[in-house]
Amino acid sequence: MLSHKTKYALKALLYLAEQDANHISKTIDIAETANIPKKFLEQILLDLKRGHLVGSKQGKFGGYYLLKSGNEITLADIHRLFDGAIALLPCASLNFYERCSDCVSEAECSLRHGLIAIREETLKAMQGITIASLIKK
Amino acid sequence: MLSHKTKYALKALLYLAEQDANHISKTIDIAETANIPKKFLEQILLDLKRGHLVGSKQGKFGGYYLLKSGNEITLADIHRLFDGAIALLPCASLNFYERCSDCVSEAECSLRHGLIAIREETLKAMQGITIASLIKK
DNA sequence: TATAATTCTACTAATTTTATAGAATTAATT
DNA sequence: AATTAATTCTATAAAATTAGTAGAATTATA
Repeated sequence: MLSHKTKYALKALLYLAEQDANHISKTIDIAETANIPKKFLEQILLDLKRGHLVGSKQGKFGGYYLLKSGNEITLADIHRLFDGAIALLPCASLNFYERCSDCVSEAECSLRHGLIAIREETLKAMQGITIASLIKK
Repeated sequence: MLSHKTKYALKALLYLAEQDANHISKTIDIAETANIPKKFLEQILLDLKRGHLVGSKQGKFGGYYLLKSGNEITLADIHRLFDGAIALLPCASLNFYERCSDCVSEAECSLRHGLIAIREETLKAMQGITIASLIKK
């Protein structure tokens, strides 16, 4: 499941992608049209900024805008930025690898092998979904 | 990500599937070989029982055994039993459908359509992984 | 200088997850 | 009948994560 944070991030990115080029969107406008608590959205937009997906302009008439084009931003990127690993267990993850504390022998763990296969499938699927692909539907 | 509960459930099922037919396994034996907190495992086995995946025998020399064969138990089944929906949002779920509280128009939600596609992919993958398929690796 | 936006840090509240405790029940053996 | 050893049940507690809020500081425009 996606956290609310990830869902809100996706909705915010979709909002930004739907604006005219060079348009700068205010947090309050995104919050109101996408139905996201404003203060919560502020944090999310900051995270997106730290992730180099959006840029911002401060001060009066400031706001946020996309740094990348919609087809360069995949569901996998956003998931990793907010919810972390795509894999079902850390031991099967590419970017968030961690050994299980209860693991007896990772090499022989039959569960892990299956979960690596799953991760490969879902990663491929999630990389196929972009902000742009979601809009043109 | 799978919760510990789901991971433990899978490990317990793998343990049971590796036993001889008609063998009855004690909780303590599963807990020790699979490195699962015993009291936690008790609850998990009860849940598996309520899900009709395992049977139990009470009293001395009692314990647990599989009710279904290993290739009838899929990763999708266990995920749904313990972690719920396969889909990334409730509004894209088959078995755990729920409308998003922040949803403006579900029919026009571009996010939802993409997540339904993802769910179809991951569900297919997760149904391909069975307890039996994990063992014969 | 006034205004209106982002930025930053800290905190709080709610929820979910991960267990743990202990008594009750059941059944086989002695 | 008593003992032993297992599951079953209900309740609770501790820890971690998620979701959301508050308010002051900063920045830039007019």
